[in-house]
This record gives sequence, structure tokens and C-alpha cells, in this order.
Amino acid sequence: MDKTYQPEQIESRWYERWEADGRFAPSGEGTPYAIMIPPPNVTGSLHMGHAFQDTIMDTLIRWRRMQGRNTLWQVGTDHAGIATQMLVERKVAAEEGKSRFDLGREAFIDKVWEWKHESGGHITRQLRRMGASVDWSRERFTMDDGFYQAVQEVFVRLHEEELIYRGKRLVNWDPTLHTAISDLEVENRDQQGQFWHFRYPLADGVTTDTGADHLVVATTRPETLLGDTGVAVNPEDPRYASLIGKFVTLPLVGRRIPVVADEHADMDKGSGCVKITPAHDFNDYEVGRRQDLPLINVFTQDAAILSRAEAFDIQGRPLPDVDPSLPAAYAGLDRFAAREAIVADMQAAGLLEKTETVNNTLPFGDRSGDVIEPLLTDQWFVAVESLARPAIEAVENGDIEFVPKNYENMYFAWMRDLQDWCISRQLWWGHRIPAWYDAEGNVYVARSEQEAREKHGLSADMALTQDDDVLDTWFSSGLWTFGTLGWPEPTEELATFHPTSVLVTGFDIIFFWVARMIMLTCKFTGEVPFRQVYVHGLVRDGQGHKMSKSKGNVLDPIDLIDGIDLETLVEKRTGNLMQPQKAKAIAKATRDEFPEGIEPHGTDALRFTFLSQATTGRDIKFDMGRLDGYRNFCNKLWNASRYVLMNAEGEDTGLDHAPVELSLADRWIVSQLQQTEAQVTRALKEFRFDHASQALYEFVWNEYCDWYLELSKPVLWDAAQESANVAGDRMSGATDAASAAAKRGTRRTLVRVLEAILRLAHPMMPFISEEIWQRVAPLAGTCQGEGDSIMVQPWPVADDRLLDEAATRDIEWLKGVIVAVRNIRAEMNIAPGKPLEVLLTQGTETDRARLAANRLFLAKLAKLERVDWLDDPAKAPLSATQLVGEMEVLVPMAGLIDKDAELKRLAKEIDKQDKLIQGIEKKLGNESFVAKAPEAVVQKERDKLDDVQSTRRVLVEQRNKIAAL
RNA sequence: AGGACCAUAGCUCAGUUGGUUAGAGCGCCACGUUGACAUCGUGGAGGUCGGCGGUUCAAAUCCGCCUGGUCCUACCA
Repeated sequence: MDKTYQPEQIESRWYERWEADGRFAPSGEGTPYAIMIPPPNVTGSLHMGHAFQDTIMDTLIRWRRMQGRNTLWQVGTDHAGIATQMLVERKVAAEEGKSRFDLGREAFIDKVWEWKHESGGHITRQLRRMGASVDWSRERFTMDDGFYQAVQEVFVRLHEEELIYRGKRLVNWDPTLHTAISDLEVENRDQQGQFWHFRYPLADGVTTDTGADHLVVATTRPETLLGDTGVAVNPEDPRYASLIGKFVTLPLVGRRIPVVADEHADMDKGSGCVKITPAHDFNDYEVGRRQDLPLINVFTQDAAILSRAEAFDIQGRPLPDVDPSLPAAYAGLDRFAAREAIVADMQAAGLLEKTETVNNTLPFGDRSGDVIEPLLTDQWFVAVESLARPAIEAVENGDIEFVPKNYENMYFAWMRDLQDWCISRQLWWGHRIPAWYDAEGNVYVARSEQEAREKHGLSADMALTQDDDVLDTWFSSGLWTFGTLGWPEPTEELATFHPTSVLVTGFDIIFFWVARMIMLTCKFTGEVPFRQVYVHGLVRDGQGHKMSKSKGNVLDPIDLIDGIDLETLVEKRTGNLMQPQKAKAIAKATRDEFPEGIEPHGTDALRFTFLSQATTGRDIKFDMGRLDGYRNFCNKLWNASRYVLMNAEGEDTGLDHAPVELSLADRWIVSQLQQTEAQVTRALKEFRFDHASQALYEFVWNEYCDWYLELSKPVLWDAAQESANVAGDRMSGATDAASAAAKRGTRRTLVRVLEAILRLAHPMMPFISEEIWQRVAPLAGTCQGEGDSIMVQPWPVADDRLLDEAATRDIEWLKGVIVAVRNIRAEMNIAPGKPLEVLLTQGTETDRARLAANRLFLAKLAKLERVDWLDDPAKAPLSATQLVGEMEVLVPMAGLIDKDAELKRLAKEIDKQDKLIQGIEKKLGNESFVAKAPEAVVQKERDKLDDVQSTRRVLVEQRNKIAAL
């Protein structure tokens, strides 16, 4: 093995090997365990969020696989309607200077498929680099043939049940992308805006109670004035009671519009009068419905002003009686230009009362960045009410459990206030809506054109045209858990793996995806899609900022794995910026943060970092320091393994039946291992990946490496003779045979514990664990020969019979003595390598027995040349002292110890004890504590006080003795 | 406006049902090239657990209020 851990050399080969050996497919045996990967965008690339999420899923899957479960990790990608279409449109524009309209629908879609074939492998390659053990043989795509069938089926059935309907509704319209988008795709951003107060003249000579001939309405959107069909006042508002039912004349247009009474008008805001534009505002739409006002649309699909308005009733039927004329001056003006023109004209007409600056929130399309316009358009909707009910119940009654639990509230809050879901998108890339129209505009919904004709008895020569729209991407991804398993066919996979076990996802798509999956899955399979939802936070940068290209703080997981030099990193972060002026600042920040670029860390270290940071219910501030730390941890494991192999390969590791004797240390580390196995298993069960990784880390580094490997050295390297030299009394019966049995026992333990560590580590660190296991397992007798893999070894199960409390206490004692000596060395500035003589006094029988059994360990680890019992404490030479329980560890000072330093050290120790004593005495002095606290708690405090007091007594004696010198 | 979550060492975070001498990693200081590892070892410094109040014999932990931060939902005529 190389002296240092070099991940790039081992990671490349193992993944290919596993995949080639078919290790990722379900075993077909054991209780099923399934996870469906949240399908990433097919043309996307793997970001930190994916890497994090995939690490968690892979850890779960590898763990369950080792437990013998029949595991399926379903992989696939999403066609991602808008995102992909935009990407390809930009590409075509850049490369061919053509728009999608230049190409036409079919040719454009061909281009998208082409792009998919070209770049769709990118993210799947990256997934492989992360070590994700997904079943590639079942890879799916949300627009493959099977999904096409599932989507048609769901749409048609919902339509048959009248849960899908079509209508002219006000929807969020993206004027750039020319499509409807859902509420969820709208991002509200605070802006500073203008607030214009307009006068609307009262018609027919009417005046207000105060004698004014007009009403004042305020708006941030003057251009919608053209579509006003009423002015609302609050029915309770005495100021305007007499005007209800009267009319105002809409300025600039001249339309007579009524004053209506509606609770929407807030008496305390502005003048208390509100202009009502049902075709351009969601609230006004509702007012229009209540007050039976016409809807007058004044915008084109680009959000420019129409030359003639379009009037409808609330059902979307045209209203031929409404005068559609608009002032010619505005025709064709963009909404923002129209706004300026209208304000200017109102001012010129003396109808602008005042202008204020206000903070308001504007809706932006999260894809286009354009201001979203509520627009009256024909769209398809899912009536969600009846679907939501079972979906809510599934969570209420525990069929689906959110981890952490508080996300259930978020889910309920949203589900109980659902609006019908607008599922049509005016895009080309996606599942085309299975609806056909005849010449009269009658609509026929069916699985195919042919079925439409059969179903409705339409003649073969009757012209039918399919709906141009496609479905919202989330409509198809909502079928992910069962669509991937072959639905609507009643497949074996569906029977085996559905409902799936757990969904791992970010809270940001609970509404987009999780809620819709639950609704659609309950509806069509009668089952929940998954039993548990593990919700994780967002991966942020080290300062807690969201990673984004425009901030220039994006980290690419692959760069953390392979490393990247500074110049390449700067180039990556500053290239292709939307705002190129930011490049300089980004470059500087990058150079400051990564002066040397980023070193390679390997996949295992990155995964371990994610897991250690995967704490519940909070976002992750990605910590480069921890990444370094866990890379070092891999190196530690690597080198510990080198040590084990050096001492065990070609040696007797107790595989045959020769006698084996386990030392105290052997029994102790085996006992500790059981606890670690139990801890890691429990943590994984509870989704506490941070605890799981920490338990492993601590065991490997702080117990196995720091102590056990050190304790193994005297056994393996030092002859019995040598220990006898150190011994004050005789080593008894240290025969060659006994020594051989002891060595065998230690080698066997070294190897077996390491082998178990590797299995325990494998779900978290698949590569390094496999690499080392291949060498170690044969020595432990757990390898079935060439071609075997750690992936399919049994998960370690703690065996309580191997817990050894006596050994643990003995080792704690030994550690205590060793640390005491080291402490004296460090504080007294005694060279670490200088052999010392140590005296022990005030020991119990147990202490004496422990010393007798552990002389060699003590001598080696504390670098002692002599250890002796001092029978009469009064005769102790002047020494530096440490206490281990009641026992005193003395390092005689002669020629070694600095008097002042020792006094200082003792003073510090005494002070510490004093503070403790104070605290405990205060507690015990409190009568109600003694009276009311459980007896055990009180007794514990008393014992503690005794301990601390006697420690203090010894320290004070010691101090006095030295001070008297 | 309503709601959620967070606030513990310089930094990133643990802390199970209230009882611990409040922990880890990184960073910091001192010493150290002992035959697995300097991507290391040994020892150490560093916290009135955001603030105030309450419940309790006992609060980092439970309750209330406040401050600061993140986010979601709604509204903003």
C-alpha cells in the first residue's frame, strides 16, 4: 500500500467493477427497500445539493443492502420542460441564429432530443463519481415511452372523472416565455415602486357627501386602468354609501363603470375606493366574480396594449355588447411604456392627485426573470380538492411520516389551502396534452387520436387537431414512484417495491413535487408513494449564503473530489456571467478564499463531510475545514490499515485452531466495537447521519488508532523478556507458547476489528472501505475469494455478549495513568522521550492487580523505565503528582522538575477543585434539594464531593511539601 | 401580517425523556522526525449555552417575552 491515501487511484476502478458485476440491481431476496432518486434535469449538472442528497440516499441503500434487504435505488432524469427548452433555444440562437419559431415545432423538438442524447450523460457520469449505487439497468426518463403511456392514462382518467377541466382563467403569465406558470414558479421580490392616486370623475352629475365630483383611487399599475370595470367601496363605509350603484366615467377610455360595494375595499387604506380590473389582478378577479363585473383584457401575450380590448364574462364567454375600443395612442405600447403614457395623460387631464413612493412586492418568473402578468387565457386545470383529502389523511394517520416532523405542518398548511393546479404550459418540450379539437372547437380527450375518434364516434375524415400545449413538468414527475415501476401495467416491480421506503428531498420542493406525488399516487395506486420523507436543508457556502452563479460562490462537487487549480476555478466562476461587471469582485473573493486553489480530497471524504453536516432541520454551511479533516480521516484509516497489514499479512491471524489468548486490550476494543456498531446502526435508522459518522470517526481515531494500535505494539514487538526488565516483580509463566497465543490473539483482533470497521464505514465511504477490505478480509476469513465485495457483506450487528465492562474499566485505568504521566511531562517540560521512573501509592488491591497485568503497556506507552509501588506514602520523595481515582502517580522530581512550575500546576489544579467543591456544597447545602431530589441524585453529589475533597487534600499536601523546600 | 426554524468555544456543529466537571472537528499555543500516519503525535488555552423573566430542589434543555438571523405563506387597490 502507498504511504499516503490517494483517492484518485482507488476510486476510479471500483465503481466500474461494481457496476460491471451487477452489484447495484436488487438482489431479489429479503424485505424490499426502495428509494426513488429525485430525477435531476436531464441536461443539468450535478451541484452540491445533488451530491449531498445522493450521498444520503447511497448511504441508506448500501446500509440496507448489507442488511440483506432487497434494495432498489431507482435512477432517472427529468425532461424539465421550461429549463430544457430555454437552454436549447439559447443554444440554437447562438449557433444558428434561429428562434424556435424559425425551426418549427417538430424540428425544434428534434433539436432538444439531440441535445438530450448529447449532454444527458453528463449528470449520470457525475452521479457515478459520487459512488451512487443506483440501478442503471432500470434508468428512466420522464418522457420515455413508458412515461408517455402513464401520463396519457392519468390525464384521461382524471378528465373522465371531471377532475381535469379546461377554462379561461386568470393565470400567472410569463410575457417573455409566453406561457402560463404555476404559483410556485413565481418568485416575489420586494421593489420600490410608485403609487399613483387618480381621480375618477363621477358620472351623471353625482357628487360625494363632501361635494367632490370624483372618487380617488390609487394604483401601482396605471396601465391596467384601461381594463377597469368597476370601483369598489366597502359596504360599511359611510362616506360612499350614497354612491353605491352610481357610476364613474373611466378616464381616458370614457367607459361608464359602476361603483360597487365589496368587502375587498379597505376603509382604512387610501381613500377607501379601489379600482377593479378583473382581467388583470387576482383579487379583482374575485371581486368581479362576486359583483358580476365583466372581464376586460387589454394586454397581448407580450403584455403590450391591445388596439381593441377583449371582454368576457366570468365563465370566459365573449361579451359582444361591451364596447372594446381603447385609445389608439396606447395600442402596441409595452406595459411599462403604457404606464408612463397613461400617467402623463392623467396628469395633463388634471386627474393625477398625487404620487407616492412605496415598497411593494412584484411577481417575477423564476425562469425568465420577467415580471409576471395575471392574464386571462385558456388553460387546463386539475381540480385538487378531492385529491388533496386523501393526501392529507395519509400524513395525518401516519402512513407517511416526515423527518423531521415539523415539515408536516408546512405540508398541511399548504394542502389545506390549495388552488386548482394549472397544468398546461404553452411550451413545445414536454408531454403534449392528449386532447383534440374539431373545426367547431369541440374538445375530445383520449389516449390517442384514434381512441378519440372511436370513443366519440367521429368519422375518419373529420379533421382533428391536437392541443398545442404541453403538461407542467411536475405532472409527469408526480407519477415518478409508480411510473418508473411499470404502471399502468400491474408489474411485479410495482408489487414488490411500491410503496417505496423513503423519499430524500429538499424542503424547497415539498410543494412542487412531494405534495403532488402524494396526491397522484394515492389516486392511481391506492397506496402512498413512500413511507417516510427525509427532508434535508440547502447546501450553502461557508458564510451561509446560497450558492449561485451570479454570486460566484458555487462549488462543484467534482472539483472538491479531484481538486482544481486557482486559475481554472476563477475562470469557471467568472465565465458566462449574466452580469459581467461582477467578474472582478468574484475573482478577488475566489483568490482570497482559495489562494492555492482546491486540493483533491476524494469522493469518500466529500461524502463523509456531507454526512457529518447532515443535521436535521437546518441548512448546511459547507465547511472546507471539515472536508480537509475528513480527508485526513481517510488517510488515518489508510495508515492504520497499513499497520495492521504489515503485522498480519503472512502471519498467523488465528484462522486455524491454534490456541488464542485475548489480551485485556483485545477484549476492550472488541467491547468498544460492539457499542460503536450499535450507535452507528441506531443513528442510520434515525437519519442522524451526523451521529453515525461521528461515532465511526471517534471509534476509529480515538480508540482503535490512538489506543488499541499502540497497545498492540508491545504484544507484537516486545519480547516477554523485555517486559520482565521493567517489572518490579517477576512476570510469571511468560512462555513462548503463551506469547504466541497472545500474538495470535492480538493479530486476530487487529484484523477482525478493522474488517468490521470497514463494513461499518462502507455505506458512508464506499471506495476506501472496499479497497482496504480486499486486503484485510482474507486475513479475517470473511472473504469468499476473488470477485467478492464488501458491498454484499453482512452489516455488523452488535453482540452484547462481547461487551466487557471489566476490560473497559481496566483500560480506563491504564489510560488514566498514562495520561497522568504525559501530563506531568508536558507541564514540567520533560522531554517526551526521556525514560522516567514512576512511583504509585495509595493503591487498592484492584490497582495493584491492574498494574501487575499491565506493566508492559504502561511502560511502553508512558515511556517508563521503572514503575514501583511505594508502600509507605510518608517516605515519598519529592515528586510531581497526579491522581487516578484515589491512587497517586508520583514522578520523583530529583534532577527533573522545576519547583515553580510544579507549584503553579498544583495551584491551578487546586483552584479547579475548589470551584467544584463550592458548586457541590452549595447544592448539598440547599435543604430542598436534599429533600426533593431523588436519593440517587443526592448520593451522587455526595460521592462526588468526597472524591473532589480527597483529591484536593492530596494536592494541598503536595503543594505544602514542595513549598517548604 | 401569520407561521416555521435557528442563536452553545475564534469558525462549523453535537448535546436523547431537565441532574454531565457543557463536548467534537477545524483554528490557536507549547513540545515532539519513537519502526501505520507531519493528511501525524502529546499536552494545553478558549464557553456567565443571544438577552430578560418564569416553572422547578435543579434549566443549554421546559414556558413566556425581547433581540438578532434564515426561510415560507399572505398582503400591499
